[in-house]
Amino acid sequence: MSQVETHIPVGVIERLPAYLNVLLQLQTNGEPTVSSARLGELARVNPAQIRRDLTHFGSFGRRGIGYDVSTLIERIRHILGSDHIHRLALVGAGNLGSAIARYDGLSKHGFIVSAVFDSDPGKIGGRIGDLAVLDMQDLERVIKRQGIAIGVIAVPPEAAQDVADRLAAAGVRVLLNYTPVMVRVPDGVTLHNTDPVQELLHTLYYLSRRETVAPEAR
Amino acid sequence: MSQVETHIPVGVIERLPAYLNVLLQLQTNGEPTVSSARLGELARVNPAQIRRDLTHFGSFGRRGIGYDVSTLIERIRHILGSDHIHRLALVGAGNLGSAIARYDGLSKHGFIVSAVFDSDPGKIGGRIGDLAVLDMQDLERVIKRQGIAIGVIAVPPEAAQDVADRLAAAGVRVLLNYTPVMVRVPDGVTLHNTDPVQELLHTLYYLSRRETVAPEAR
DNA sequence: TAGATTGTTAATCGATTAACAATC
DNA sequence: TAGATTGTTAATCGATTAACAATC
Repeated sequence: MSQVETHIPVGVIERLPAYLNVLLQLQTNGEPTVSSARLGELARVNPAQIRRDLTHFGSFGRRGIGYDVSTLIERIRHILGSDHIHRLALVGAGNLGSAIARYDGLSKHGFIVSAVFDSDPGKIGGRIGDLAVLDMQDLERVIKRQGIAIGVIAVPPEAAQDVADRLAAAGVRVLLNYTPVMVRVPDGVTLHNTDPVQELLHTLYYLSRRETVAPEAR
Repeated sequence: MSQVETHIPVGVIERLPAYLNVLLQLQTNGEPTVSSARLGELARVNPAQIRRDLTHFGSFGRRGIGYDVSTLIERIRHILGSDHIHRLALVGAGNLGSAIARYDGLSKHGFIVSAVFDSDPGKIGGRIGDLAVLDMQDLERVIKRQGIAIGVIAVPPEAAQDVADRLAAAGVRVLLNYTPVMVRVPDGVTLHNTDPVQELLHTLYYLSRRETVAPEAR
């Protein structure tokens, strides 16, 4: 019965943001409740799996009725930790960095780009939106002062490992790496790699094989 | 024995680009061969799994020796289909679109951004790198004429489904969706979603839980 | 030959799904 | 009460890993 477990499968955690995403849409549409069947249809996940996933954290539904949309949103936000604000440090003020800094989807989930760094003197002192681009030299100081726990690496590949090292040393606990480099991080730091090209490559496989139906992404 | 199978697990396909990535680094370093043990260390994958993965496509190694780096690169490229050139259509010439269009990691794997579209009259006719930004109205015509099979959606969320529909109708077979919207695509079209915020959200989970070691991403 | 390392089988492990009693 | 839908068990399915004979 609804006891919170210690170890939760990674797959479960990866699906929660997808559920949240769909739930937020339902909330916008003014739907008060949702069944696992409907939620599964929208998120393209088996309904049984949704129910199973949720039981890892408790029991949030009502038999015969379904799930209260707002309550489930709150619960998932609480589980993920997106029920409070998180400051982000963005390293690299190039095209990608700018795109991330300006992306307004972040604020909806409590993410605030709190500092942007670059090592290019031509960029330092400039602005991205209403943030000043700071000198890489100040990285450790600013991150510690602001208590930033999340770092985004959007620099050229050759600088990636060094940036990762410095972010981790400065106390950042979660790293999002947008370079193709397999950076090493110390224990206790969570690394997530997002290389658009690697994603293109694996998708490419299905291009030459007509029979295969698209395996759906998270 | 080394017979090519019909169905290959998705996980296998997702790991191939990671192997390729490491192999290319090894090649740059001038290493002629690599063992599954070393490859596994670099790609953070169990060596047995690498060998198992590869047997889905044949047997490419030499017992006692390991894998010839160049040969394995060729093989994986052939499997993925990245041994020839692929033209990309990029829809959305905003920050993200610009970042993708200018990303030089694409060409290394044979990807060429062949056309950029936007619906904003202020952007149409402008340039991103050496590409002219085209009017969305010309999307179908240009894609058909150029035989483009891959589309990248980098538009505001509200336009995502419409863009996906039009790309698919124009004959695009692989879609990379950078919006948080769960777009629907017809059978035979492979969809890959990459929402940076969803990735941040799931990574966030590990931020509040000190014990957990980072589960490695592809 | 001895040492290394693959290809492949078999064992393990974990995740997904179907089924259904509980209950709204 | 009848219908709907959850929470949860048990069955299935598939993926990972260990082990080892084959072989370079």
